[in-house]
Amino acid sequence: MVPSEDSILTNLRRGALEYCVLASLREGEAYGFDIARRLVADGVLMGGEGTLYPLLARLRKAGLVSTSWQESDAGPPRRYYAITDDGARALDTFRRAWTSFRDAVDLTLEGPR
Amino acid sequence: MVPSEDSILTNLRRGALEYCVLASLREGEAYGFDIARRLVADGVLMGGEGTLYPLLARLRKAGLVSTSWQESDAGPPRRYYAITDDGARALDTFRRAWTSFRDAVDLTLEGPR
DNA sequence: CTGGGTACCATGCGTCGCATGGTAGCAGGA
DNA sequence: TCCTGCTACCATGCGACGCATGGTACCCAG
Repeated sequence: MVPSEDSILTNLRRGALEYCVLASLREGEAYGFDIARRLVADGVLMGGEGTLYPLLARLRKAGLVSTSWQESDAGPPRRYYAITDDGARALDTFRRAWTSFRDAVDLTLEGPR
Repeated sequence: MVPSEDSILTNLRRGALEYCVLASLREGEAYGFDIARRLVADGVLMGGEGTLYPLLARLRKAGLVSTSWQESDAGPPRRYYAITDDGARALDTFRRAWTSFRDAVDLTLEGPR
């Protein structure tokens, strides 16, 4: 009856995960498998690869990231992702929405005492 | 191309809204229309009634709230919702998931500088 | 030449917020 | 009386997104 912490996290990720990936690209371009390793590692933001590639495809279609193929020393070629100007603007918009949402949830959880 | 702040909020609400309603019931039982007024008022946590009643039905089916009909002085009878012990436990679980998720997002957004 | 690691992608499912619209009781004014 | 409007509840269908699953292809070690 009472949901597990994992299923709760699954729902919370909705809509935020996308922008966390965008934010992680501010430091410079990266390729999918590497992003997956980083975000899966903390166990909170992402569950597995199956989530990442459709997400990156959406970002690309929306023009929020640009991509380029690069050869790899070991293994198949990699598709590198870089944030675009539109992506940076979207990230700013998200940051505003996130802070107000986060504060509203925190306030509701703490209660008016 | 760049999504609106509203559509971002719509996705963020996923999974959190449910527990915000639960949290608002800690102060005592309440009926649907009143909960809706409160949560719609701040414009961040909920969009409209259409969201609330299916949500309350889910909470009831999951046993996280109990309900009772009470007559009203003015207007139709009201269905009052009260949080159950299972509901309180679920709320605790959510609070743990939320804080770790919130911190992970905040960290990603701020970046490692 | 075969196993395992790297790297990418497609498909289908379930859930949940939301838009929309509908039912019903009561009050007050024309 | 009738009718407009508020209160209060509920059902239905859609769309988006995270995820599970599985598949392809490249390269190196043994």
